[in-house]
Amino acid sequence: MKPDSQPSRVVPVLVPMPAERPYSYSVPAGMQVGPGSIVRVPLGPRQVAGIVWDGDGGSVDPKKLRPIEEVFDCPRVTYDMRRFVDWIAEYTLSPPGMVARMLLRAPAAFDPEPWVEAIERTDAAPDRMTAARGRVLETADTGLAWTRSGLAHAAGVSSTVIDGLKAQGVFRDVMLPPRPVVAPPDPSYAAPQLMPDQERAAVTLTEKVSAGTFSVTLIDGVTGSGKTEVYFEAIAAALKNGRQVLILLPEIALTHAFLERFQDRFGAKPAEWHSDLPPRMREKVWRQVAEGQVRVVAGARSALFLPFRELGLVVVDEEHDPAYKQEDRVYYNARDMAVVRGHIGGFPVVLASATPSLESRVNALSGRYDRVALPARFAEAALPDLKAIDMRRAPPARGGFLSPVLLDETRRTLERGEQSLFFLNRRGYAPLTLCRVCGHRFQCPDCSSWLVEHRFRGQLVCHHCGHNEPRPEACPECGTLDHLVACGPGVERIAEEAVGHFPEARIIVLSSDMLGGVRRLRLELEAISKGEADIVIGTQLVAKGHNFPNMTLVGIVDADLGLANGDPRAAERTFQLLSQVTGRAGRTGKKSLGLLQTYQPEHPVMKAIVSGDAEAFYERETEERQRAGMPPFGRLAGIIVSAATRQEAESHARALRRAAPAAPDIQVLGPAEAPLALIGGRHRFRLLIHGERRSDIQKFARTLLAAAERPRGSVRVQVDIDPQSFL
DNA sequence: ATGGTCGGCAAG
DNA sequence: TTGCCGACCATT
Repeated sequence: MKPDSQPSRVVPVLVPMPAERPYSYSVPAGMQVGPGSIVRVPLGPRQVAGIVWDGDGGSVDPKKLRPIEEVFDCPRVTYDMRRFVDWIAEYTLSPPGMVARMLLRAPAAFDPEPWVEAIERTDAAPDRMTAARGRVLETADTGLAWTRSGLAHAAGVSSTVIDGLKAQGVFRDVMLPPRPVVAPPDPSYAAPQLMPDQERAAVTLTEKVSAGTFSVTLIDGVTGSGKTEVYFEAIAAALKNGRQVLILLPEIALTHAFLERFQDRFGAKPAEWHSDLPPRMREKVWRQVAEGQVRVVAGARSALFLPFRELGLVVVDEEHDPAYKQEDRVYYNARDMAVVRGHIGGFPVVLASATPSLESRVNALSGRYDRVALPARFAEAALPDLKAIDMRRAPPARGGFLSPVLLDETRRTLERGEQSLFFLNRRGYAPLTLCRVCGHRFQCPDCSSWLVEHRFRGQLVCHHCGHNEPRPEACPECGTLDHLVACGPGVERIAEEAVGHFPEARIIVLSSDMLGGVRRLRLELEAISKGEADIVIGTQLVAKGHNFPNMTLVGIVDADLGLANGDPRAAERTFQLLSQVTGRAGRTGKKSLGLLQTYQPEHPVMKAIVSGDAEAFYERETEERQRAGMPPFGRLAGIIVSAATRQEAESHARALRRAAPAAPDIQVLGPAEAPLALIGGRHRFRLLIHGERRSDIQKFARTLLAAAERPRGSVRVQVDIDPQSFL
């Protein structure tokens, strides 16, 4: 008899809470569990789903042991996936249970999907024919089995007609297996005509897929060079080899347009995975991925934690996108974790971007990654003509922000019946409000950054923490009425200015805080594509995914925005963002124009954008970073403790210093302080400890965490990801 | 007295 | 992370 079947076996179970190690549970006699089994266990007063982990049950007070309640009828979490969880926990200094939690996010999926009640035709004929019955029978013959209401609907009759026929034995009940969420993709559905460069790139990738070993390849090609078609070929190869495929996209790029494009190539859509997938669908997708029915998933970063059983390729599109960084609970960069997943699973990973991150480019140049470049000569005609507007020479009218040069071009574009885009990466009306009498500036009480006026909502809003208050009439400091002034532009204010210049034009403002949420946004985007707007004024979110076929002018309202915030990645980020936004124009081959309003036309970023010479920019930026020891070369890794308020952050800093007097500098960083952006985009107060090497930081972090009691509550401890040496 | 909110704590 | 408990405060 194997030890497995002894009556009171004890196994480790990873439960979804911040415990450092798996908990031990006893296995009731006769219960079949092994590493990877998903089980229901009692945890304190509640029942949770956990994963049976590797190793033995450890030593716990036998009196504490409680039995596993149930083993779900569900494929086991694979060995690779378990190693992946352990690896991420170790690397990010997160409790493994919290990593496991990311994988257990679809509770209802642990039970098999129920079969569907349906009816099918028998040989019997109805006693008498009616028009309605005729339609039902005719419709029914076009398929094998139907749901009662589905058939009624398709035949255009009430479901009582069906009931009548069923009573006569014309239909009988059957149970159908659950419907697949998507049809299987066909790798040879519509093999594309590739240009020679694309062909070469595609061959390189498909060879890597066929080799079936770990590799990382960066596909680097300007907007419109056909990267997507190329990696689709890699996907086709993986599918032919019987492997599943994951395409990671920044959430916002997961558009209808992308899914359609996939469908055009493979004859079916990929399964989608993102945060606002309806719960029902979430569960179906999770289950069908686990069972191998779903072959391709296009998903946001959390899709990395889907229980693939035969994953053979991960594609990370727009690999440079900062949205790949998860910044709560477990901090990770999905791009890097995708590489780790490939390493563990022994399969290729493809990183794609028109504007690669510096670290991926460095990894490619150093030979750690492979690189495939698409020079995209054939698409050059479609690239917009790009010019910088020197705002010192062509300043806007007093009180305005749009240069006459941009306004002129807009007028011309309107006259041609084409669309213009004004891009400004700032929500709201004005980023700062002050009192003209006493100079009072409106600040967030919680995080001391300026409050942004949202005129449409009549509020002052903190963009860091979400604090908001109604916009007062009088200054809270000196009490003077009607002397508050808005300083600087946001998209709402640009819209106001545009309306003043072009009262006849149809103007749409797009920003993430738009009333009506994602649905409304989707509708607006569609309306724009259909030509129902003349001028679009938008933030970040116009940069991604969507194609506006008639958009021939892109005006960057403030190209310098984001350059001066002290972030070591500022130039890189600005370059990436501006490339993407200007790439929105000219997708149709029509002559198009991109204008950058800037006060520093000599800045390397502006020069790179205008000349199209990305390589020179990257080279320069790389050298500069290396010289300064900035990421991805130097002092990047650190422990971060983030807190909601400054006081809180300060008190944690004191506690940590007390606990570990040998600690290197612990800085408290607020929203305004520069190096924050090293870690990510969403600013809260953080404590940062710099180090030269990740491993040192990690070792130090452990000592610190052991010495101090682990900060609780609103506080998180994490190590940022050193983008170079994580394997 | 009653009810609501909040901080601390334990969970196998 | 979640749920529970006891402490504390404010109101019925």
